Amino acid sequence: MIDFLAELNEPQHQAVTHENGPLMIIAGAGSGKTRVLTYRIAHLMGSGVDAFNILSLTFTNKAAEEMRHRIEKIIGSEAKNLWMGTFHSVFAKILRFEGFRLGYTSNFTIYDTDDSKSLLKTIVKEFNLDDKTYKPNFILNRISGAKNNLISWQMYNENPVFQAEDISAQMPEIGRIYKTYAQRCFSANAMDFDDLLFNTNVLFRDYLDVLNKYQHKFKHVMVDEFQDTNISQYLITRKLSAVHQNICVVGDDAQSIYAFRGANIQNILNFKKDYPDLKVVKLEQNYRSTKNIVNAANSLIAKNKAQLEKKTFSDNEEGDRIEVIKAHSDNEEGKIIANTIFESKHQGLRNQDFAILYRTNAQSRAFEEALRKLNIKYRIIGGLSFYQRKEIKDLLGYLRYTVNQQDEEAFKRIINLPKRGIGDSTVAKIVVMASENQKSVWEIICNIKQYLEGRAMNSIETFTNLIKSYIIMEEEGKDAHTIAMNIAKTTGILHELYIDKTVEGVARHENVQELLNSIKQFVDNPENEDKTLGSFLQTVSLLTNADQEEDGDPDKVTMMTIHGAKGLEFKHVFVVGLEENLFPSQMMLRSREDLEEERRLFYVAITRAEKKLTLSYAEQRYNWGKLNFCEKSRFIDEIDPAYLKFDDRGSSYTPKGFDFESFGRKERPVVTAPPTRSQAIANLKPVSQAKPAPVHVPTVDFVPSDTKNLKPGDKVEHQKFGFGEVKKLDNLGPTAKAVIHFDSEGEKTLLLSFAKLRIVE
DNA sequence: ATATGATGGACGTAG
DNA sequence: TCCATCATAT
Repeated sequence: MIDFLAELNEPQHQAVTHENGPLMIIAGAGSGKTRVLTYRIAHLMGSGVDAFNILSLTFTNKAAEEMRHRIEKIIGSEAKNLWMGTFHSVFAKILRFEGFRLGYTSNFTIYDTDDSKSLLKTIVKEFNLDDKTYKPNFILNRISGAKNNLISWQMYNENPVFQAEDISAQMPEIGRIYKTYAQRCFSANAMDFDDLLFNTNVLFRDYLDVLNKYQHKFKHVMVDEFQDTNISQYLITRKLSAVHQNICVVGDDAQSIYAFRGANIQNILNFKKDYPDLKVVKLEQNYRSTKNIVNAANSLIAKNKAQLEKKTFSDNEEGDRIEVIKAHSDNEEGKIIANTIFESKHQGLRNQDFAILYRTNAQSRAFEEALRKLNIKYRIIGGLSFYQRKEIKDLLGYLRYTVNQQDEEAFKRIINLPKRGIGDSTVAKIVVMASENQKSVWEIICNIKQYLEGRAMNSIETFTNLIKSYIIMEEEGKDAHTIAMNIAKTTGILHELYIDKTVEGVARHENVQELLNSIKQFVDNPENEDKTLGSFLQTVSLLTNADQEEDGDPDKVTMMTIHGAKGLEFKHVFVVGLEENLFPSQMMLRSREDLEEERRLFYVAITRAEKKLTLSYAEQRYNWGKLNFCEKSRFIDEIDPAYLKFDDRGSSYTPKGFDFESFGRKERPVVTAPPTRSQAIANLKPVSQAKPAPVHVPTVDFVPSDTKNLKPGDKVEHQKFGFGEVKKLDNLGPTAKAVIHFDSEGEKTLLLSFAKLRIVE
């Protein structure tokens, strides 16, 4: 079984076969890191280490699953017993077992960022502080930063340095907010993302028997993407490996891009100090990219001061030079790149060989539009994920509350959803009652008639009875899917979306169905032993962006932020939006360290490419409806020009394969010099054969028609949206709705009792 | 209690 | 541009 070692180069071989004692693998981009990690685990198991004695921490759950399958192929089904996953998911699992020592039950809730922010908002309101000064985002970052450095609310409030910082930021009350926030989370039996790591540290600090148990369990600890761990994570691994000293960290200081969430590059730079017998292996040969790409990346990263010494090189072919495209506007950048992909498909490349990488999620829009126009399939990783959609969070809110009635964020979300006549004032009264009587909200609403009266009381009883019926199902041991299906039906969530025939309503209904399907899959998956709601929720709340489900068609262009592209590779990569102030991002640039992190981010982007790399920037970009003029990013100039090829197609470029007639319709005006000849030709519209369309002029004295007898096919004029055609009508009567396709605005659903419509002819 | 339209402010990466 | 919040009407 050792024959897989034959394919390895010398340093890879060393890394794989090093069995005992601390090991640091400095793995340059494309150096076969995943293969080394996989083989190393396989090798350890081959030499007699039991799978359940190995802990391997990865950056995404997907990466863990892939690695597990690869090891399974080499070693066999024994690989199922490996402990693998992200820091958050592995230690959430441990806290489910051990958290009772800290006062949590095994089905504690995990608060996501939205829950945390909403809780902070409530606290700011309760303290009567100005919510324009005390922004939840800022406070959360502050608290998160503290937790990642293992600073509890007690320590925070005792330390005058933090107070001073908060006072100079005009927010002296942050310490008090931190305290209340922590206490509220605790009484809600909830942990936020940072608590999962913070509490693991507390657990290992205060319960030596627990620490001891896991120290002996995990004879080997491995950490991937070590450059992106924070202090809290680092200390966990250090404690766990203190007995056996078998810690293996893999990382690349040149790819450290998560300082903003507490990652500490010093972890990797100073690792040697903590482990004097450390063995260091450097993987410097890049098997992924062409010589040109590797050399270009090296010339860029050389500008950074803070780094470990390493020389990455490639023995691959020379490859094309890196193309730099100057586009006129953000939309044109989209067009040019979509068209380049369109044309390259004839050269044997498929959609899945392309990736478009950008600095911020908001930049995806122009590319989506352009790709859609050319019928090129794409997928977007990140952005607003499935689990952040309102309808999904609503149903999940019910699931959460069924599992944990102390979960106040879930309570607030679902108490009046679907609308059951329990308004804000009633909820406020309940919350006051709860704190006055030192009881939980759940205890109050279970006996609501003892505490309050009014017309909402019956609705509240109906609500508690619903929840109680779900709790009973949960206690009877029904699986997650059975309960979720029951909830979706009996609450009326499904029905409400079913009768909503607007475009959005149908999409939401489908989303809820999809959530139910995924719960079904979770329950049916033989690898999941625990099929309870609680188990499902834990899994779901720790999904990473990269864990998004695929719809079965892999042949799609991938679009994502550079952060999301970590660890991935594509034949042809486009790095877009290379404009000063966007990338490097304006607000990042407060110190040299910040600039260096942005530069590493660019380095990561470049090194995703195997064969071809294209960089682009736009001279004009719209931001929140405002036009900005942009300059080329300094990062382009930092690459040795010997590896670059400039292409100033700019606005004179006329891509093939475009339907300009339909493309030009919703296009934004380009504020610039008169169009060039070729552009003017491209923009010419064919002379229409039909009679000229009527012109819509928005007026104040618009006289609407009676729309009682409106029927599909009618042509109408709307005061604001202009001319359109009625597509569909439903719910005749006072709530009658019409789906109308407007010439300039596209499809809209209007409530007929409000819409000001004139029937044309 | 709820539905609608007007207004004003955001500005970023992720578990 | 898009979203959350507020004021107003039902």
